[in-house]
Parts: sequence; C-alpha cells; structure tokens
Amino acid sequence: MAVTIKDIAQMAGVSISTVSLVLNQKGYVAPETRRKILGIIEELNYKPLHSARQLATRKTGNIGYIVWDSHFSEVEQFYSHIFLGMEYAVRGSDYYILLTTVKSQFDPKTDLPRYLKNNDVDGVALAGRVPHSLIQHLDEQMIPFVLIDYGLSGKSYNSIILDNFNGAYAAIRTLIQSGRKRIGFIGGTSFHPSIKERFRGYKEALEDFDLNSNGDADKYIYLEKTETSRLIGENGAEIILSQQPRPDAIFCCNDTTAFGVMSKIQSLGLRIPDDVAVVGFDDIPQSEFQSPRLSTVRVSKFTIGREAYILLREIIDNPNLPAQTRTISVEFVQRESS
Amino acid sequence: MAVTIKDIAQMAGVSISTVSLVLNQKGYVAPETRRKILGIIEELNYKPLHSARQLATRKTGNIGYIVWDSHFSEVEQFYSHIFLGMEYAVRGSDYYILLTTVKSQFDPKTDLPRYLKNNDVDGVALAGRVPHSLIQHLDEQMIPFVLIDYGLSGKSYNSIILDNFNGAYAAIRTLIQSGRKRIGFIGGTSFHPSIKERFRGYKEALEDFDLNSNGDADKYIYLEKTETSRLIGENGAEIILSQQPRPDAIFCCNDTTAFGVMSKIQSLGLRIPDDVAVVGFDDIPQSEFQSPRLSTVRVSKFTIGREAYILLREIIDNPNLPAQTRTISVEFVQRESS
DNA sequence: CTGAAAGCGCTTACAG
DNA sequence: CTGAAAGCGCTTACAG
Repeated sequence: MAVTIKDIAQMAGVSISTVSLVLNQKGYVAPETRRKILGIIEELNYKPLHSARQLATRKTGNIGYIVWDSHFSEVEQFYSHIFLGMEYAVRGSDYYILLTTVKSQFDPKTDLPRYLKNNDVDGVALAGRVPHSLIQHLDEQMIPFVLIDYGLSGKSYNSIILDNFNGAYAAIRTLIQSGRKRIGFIGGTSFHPSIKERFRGYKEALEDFDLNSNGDADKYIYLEKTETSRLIGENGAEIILSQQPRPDAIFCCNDTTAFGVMSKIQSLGLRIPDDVAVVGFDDIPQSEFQSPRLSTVRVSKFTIGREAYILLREIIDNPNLPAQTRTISVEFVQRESS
Repeated sequence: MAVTIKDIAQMAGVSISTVSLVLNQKGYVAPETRRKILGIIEELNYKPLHSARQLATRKTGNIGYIVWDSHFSEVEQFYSHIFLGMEYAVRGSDYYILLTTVKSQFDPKTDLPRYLKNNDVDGVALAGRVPHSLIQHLDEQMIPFVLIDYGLSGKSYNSIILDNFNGAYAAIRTLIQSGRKRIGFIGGTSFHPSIKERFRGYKEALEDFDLNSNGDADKYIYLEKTETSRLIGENGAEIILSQQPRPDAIFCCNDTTAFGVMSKIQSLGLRIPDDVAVVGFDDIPQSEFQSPRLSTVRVSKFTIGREAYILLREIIDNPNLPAQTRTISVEFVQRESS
C-alpha cells in the first residue's frame, strides 16, 4: 500500500487537516509544524492521490488538446510541436494534457472526444482550424477553451495568435530591400484568419513601398479556399510564373505551400533564388533541409503552447474573465531561398 | 450540479449498489430492473465521475506514452502516428493516454515523467528507443509497460515489434527480381534491434539469391551507430557510390535515411531508379511526395498503436502474465524509386 | 436478485 | 494555529 495523508499525519503527530493545509499551502500553519510535515513527506516520498484530490475538489486535473486529424497527420508538425510546448509547460503544474484528434466531418452529436462527453477535462485547447460546431458546443456548455492560431469573425474568444501581419510584412520588406520588384503571393484556406493576416501584411508592404501602383501586382496573387498544401503551391506557381513579366519572388502562406512552389520552379528549369526568390511561413523542421534552404518566418511553437496553457489556466481558475487575445511575435529567418 | 449515481438510484427506486452493478455489468440484476436503470441513465445522460470511480477502484485510468524527444521532434512522424493509433483504440475504453517526451540525457532520478513519479498511470507504452534506465526503472517498480519497436538483448519484455526481417527480405527480393545485382545497405543506430533485423533480412536475401558469393557485396554496406538521419544517408551514399562497380540499388534502414541517399544520388547527376534504385523502410507520409516517389516497406502505425494498447491492457489486468512479443506484419510498397 | 454500510484518500468549512 | 467531522461519488464485500 502506498503512503497516504493519514500516515503522514500520524508520523507528524498532527491531524490530516493540517497535512492537507501544508500540502496546499493554505491557511496558517506554524512554521515548525510545516517544516516537520514537509520533512516527513519528503522522507516517505508521499504523493497525494490524484483521484482523491480530484474528487474532493471537483476538478479533473485534465486539459484537452484537440486538432483536426488532417492537420495532425500532415507532414508538417506545427500543431504537434505546439502540443509539446504545452506539455512542457504543464509539467510544473498538476495538470495532464489529453491529446485527441477530431475527424474532418465532425458532428458534435456523435464525434465529441470522450473526455468532453464525460466531463473529464477542466478546459480545452483547440489547435488551428477546428470544426465550428465544436467551438459552439464548448461555448454553450461553458467549457473553458482557448483557440490557438485561429478565430472566428463576429465573436472574440480567448485565443493565442501569431503576429501574422507583421511577420508577412517583415518578409516582404526584406524581399523588397534585397531588390525584388514583382512579388507574388500563393495561399490556400483563404478564409483562415491567419492567412488573411499574412495576405494583409503582404499587401500593405507592397503599398508602403509603392510596388503595386495600379494593381500591377494583383496578377501575381493566387489564393484558394482549399486546404494549404504542396499541390496548391505547385498549381499557384505554374500560373503566377506564366505572367509577363515573370515575378522575381513568391511569398507563400506557409512552408508546405512553399515546398510545392519550389519544386515547380525547379521543374521549370528556373533557379532559386537567382530567378525567383521563395519565402514561406512557419519554419517547420523540414524547411531548413530543402535545397535551397527555405527562408521563412519563424514562430516559436513552444511559446505558443506555453502561452495557451497559461491563458487556459487563467480562464479555468477565473471563469468570468472577458475573452482576450494574446499575440505572439514572429521573426523573419533569412536562408538560401531568398 | 451534474447528475450522480444517487439520482439514478432514486429515480429508478433502487439502491446505488444496484445502479453500480448494472454500470459495471457485474453480478445479477433482474433484466427488468436493468432495463429501467439503463433507460434513466440514458435519459439523464448520466456519466460516472471518473475520479470517484478511480478512487474506489484504486486505478488511475491513465496510460503513459513515452517517446524520446529527439524521435518526436524529428521530421518523420512514425511514433506520433503510432500514438494516434493507440489513442484511437483507447476511445472504446475508459482509459486516457498521457503523451510525454523524455529528454536525451535522461536521468531517472530527476527526469521521470510526472505521472510516473506520482503514480498517475496504470501502465506505460514506450515508443521506439528509450533510455535503458527508464526501462529498468519501470521493471523494478513493477509498473506494467510495453516496448514498441524496440527491445533489449538479454531479457524479453512485453513488446510489439514489426516484422523487420521479412520486410527487408521482401524488399531485397523484389529488387533482385527486377534485375538489380549490386545492392547496398545504409543504416544508422546499428545496434537497434529493428535495424539489426532489417540488416539481417538484407543479408539473408542476398545469400539466398547468390548475390554475395565471396562477400563482394560487403563493400556496399554502410552502417553507423549514430541516430538515423538524412545526413547518414548522404554520407553513406557518397561512400558506397564511389565503389567499383557502382551499386545499382541501395536499401536504406528507413525512409529518412533514404531521403538523404536520394538527394546525394541526384546531386551526383545520377538518375533514380535508372542508375540506382532506392528503397526505404517505414512508409512515412512524405515518402510518397518525394520525386521520384519512394519505394518502401509499409508498416501500419495504427495497427501497432492498437496492438500496443491491447497488450498493455492485458498486462495491466493480469500482472503475472509472462512477457510476450507480438509481431506486426509489413508490406513492400512499389513506387517510382525502384 | 437487491440493499445497507464501509471505505477509497483527499479537502474544506467550522470550531475552538 | 490546529483538529473533528462531513462530504466528494463511486465500488464492493456482505447480508438477506
């Protein structure tokens, strides 16, 4: 049998209430008593039983982390690294994270993660684009949640977002400063708030540097509603590169798309960056293994994960807080492709 | 307040014991009573409180899933897909999975996942190569665990492994049957049981088809102890391809290594598969996006995850079972690179 | 076939 | 500053 709070109390010659107080750092306990109890706890390597504590406090001690299965299974590891950041942050607490995917054709009636059906979590982090019916369900059920890298028009939720606008702007500015004049944009999921912001950063930089006087640059824009992918990159590049005059740079809505762009450029016999520069967004691991190595905008997935956890905890502990959005800064990374 | 077992009992006009019995499908309950209770449970959407049940049964209802951080953060997603398979399998049960990474320089004194320190799991799945001190710790503490795609010489543990030998053998046989005569092998972590088996399959196929009469083929072998990677592929390819006569095929210990091999071959101006065929192992997602698309040996990560869960459950529920190893079959996938 | 009761290991007002 | 007691929502022998 494992050691319980009773054993500790007995050895210390106090009641279990007192032990509980020092365990939870509540109320006043005589310093000497506290020290003694702490000593015994240490000595016996006592660990409070999670389930007993949970039962008494009416908390689950769990946090859910939900990703679309398509996002998780993608080659890129954006959301799994955010998970890692969150998992790392959680280590200092007494929370555990339950990672689940949710399928593309999600129906809250039947497809809710079990921990949501059974009330086994105190809150949920939603990574990236997720089914709106899920968000709605959480909202209605008053289950604390934070959106990561996503949002919905019309209502503001607790969320962690990247500074997409400034990241894109900085990338374009660097491109311009290195002499590029005809800069294209290729992107998927054009309705996605993050993509919109990246596009806005692109547009605004062009304006600010007078590179789109009469909408000349508009022919270098390729935007699709479907999920970002290599394929979109390839298709977009094919079209954009056939414009006259040919663009001398392409900014992609993310790295995966950029991979498609690069491979199309190369298969057309053009050189990167000599003929066309390419810049991505996200800095996923394989970006620096491309040839040439991809310039991109780095976002610290670990930071996002940590911040998501911190915000979620605040919401859980204080349910009436008004919704807030926290923006994580990003950084342009110059590599070989630009 | 959520509905409790008491509410159900009251509404059904029975005691909570009876409700509990039908909940757990234990003992005999009059069919009619059972039906009635079930009806009310359904109607009120009653869900037993996990923590209360855990406290009463002395179980945690959690399973740990541990990966080296280096494995998880790698570009390949082998172990995260196995996790997904396991997570999927778990949905039908009342278990949750806690995913954690463990750092490279692992010290059980300080780096144990919190759920292990606090006894918050009933068992653990170890994915791939993990610190031996961790395995030893679990063994000593009698914590049920299963190794996935790994093993240690000298002692047999509960484990799920792939049929590495036959997978490699089949790959080589196909290569030979398509006319290849000088087949190389490139691999890292040469001490890893899975790699050893793949190597053994390679060797045995060569023998069986008389392609290594006087050890001619040995010069086409490149084996390293360091972690498998693109780099090892590049380095190995460089060396092997400089042999005379040049090999006409290279079998790689995994896909990641194969990527390095392919890029080296191409940078030398050789064609795949015309000059040199390349075959990998694992069939990770990006393998079919290479150009040319990589032939490889497919292993169903989902199946592995599921089987790991099943085995782990058996061990948890029946701690005295002798250790067993379950082998999951694999399948050669012909694509463009061979 | 079913109920009363004890117990799982904690936390938390409430006294004092 | 500390203890006695109730309570969290289940399960499980034990009676009957």
